[in-house]
Amino acid sequence: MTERRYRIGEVAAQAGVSTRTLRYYEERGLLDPAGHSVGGSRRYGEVEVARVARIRDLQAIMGFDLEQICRILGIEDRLAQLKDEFQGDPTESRRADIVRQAYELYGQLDQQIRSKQAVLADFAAEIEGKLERCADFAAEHDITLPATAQAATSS
Amino acid sequence: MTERRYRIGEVAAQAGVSTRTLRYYEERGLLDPAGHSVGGSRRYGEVEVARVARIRDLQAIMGFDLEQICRILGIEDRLAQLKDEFQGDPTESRRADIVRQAYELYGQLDQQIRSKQAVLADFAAEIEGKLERCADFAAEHDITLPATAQAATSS
DNA sequence: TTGCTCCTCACGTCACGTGAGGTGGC
DNA sequence: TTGCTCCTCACGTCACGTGAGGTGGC
Repeated sequence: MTERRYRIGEVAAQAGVSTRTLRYYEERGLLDPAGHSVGGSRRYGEVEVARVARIRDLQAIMGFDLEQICRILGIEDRLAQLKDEFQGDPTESRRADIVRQAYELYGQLDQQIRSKQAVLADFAAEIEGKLERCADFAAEHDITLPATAQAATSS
Repeated sequence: MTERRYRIGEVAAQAGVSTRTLRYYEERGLLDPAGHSVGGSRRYGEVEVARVARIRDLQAIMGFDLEQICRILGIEDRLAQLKDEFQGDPTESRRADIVRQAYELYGQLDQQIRSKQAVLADFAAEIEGKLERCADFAAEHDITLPATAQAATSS
């Protein structure tokens, strides 16, 4: 039972990116195909598909550039390797180092997420205030407003 | 009592952007200085300072490109003009149009903010899960972890 | 008059988009 | 064999960064 392989177009479609983007990630050292066909076209596995999604999250949600993402993935890769099996890294201190690095990384990410959530909440309050003021203005001046998605949410 | 004027460097520092960025916004038609000195250097007022902050919010928080931001600011400008005074726009139907457009805009923004909040919440849960798994692994293998900002938050 | 800030080109960069021209695989 | 997908250049674009060389204002 060999693992299912995907062509670059399939991976791109799943992630909602272009094939050019996946080739660019490869060029920048963020994503290597699991293998190649005889003719030379790229073949990806589930691991790579998940990796693309992770890259997009770190880019779109957190706003990191590809170099920062490369460093983050490096730490996560070493952690995954450590968790999968104890092979490789020999010394106890080396092992502890990797776990500490990953713990610190996730702690930092968590802090940045919290601050993003705070900024978004402020922005949401601002926009909702403006929505209300629009509605007030419309009521005062006898303007009928269209139904918003807002209304659909509360139905 | 004339309004306080700011030089480009002051505005840039307040907004946390470069002077190049402000000149680029001008080039793209997003931000005009309130005036110029005799020698030709740009002078901005409070309105422009606020506008830069708004552009940055729409860029950094919502991820819009400058063309979308230009459209959003256009709607907001017309709405502000309408609210300040009833001068200008003559017909009632025109007035109603502007308010409806703004209401729809804010409704859309609100929806996009909500979906961003949902994605961020998912991502936060994922990262917090990883933090916990790191802590569990460390406990099992007698690895002492450093204090995180996490700890500082709960103190 | 001395600095710091401003000015306008203009080329560089990052993360891709978009053809051009050719080969691969069900 | 016919399409659709893949391949590698290579130039274009967006939102700026970064000097180069020169003028402005407290």
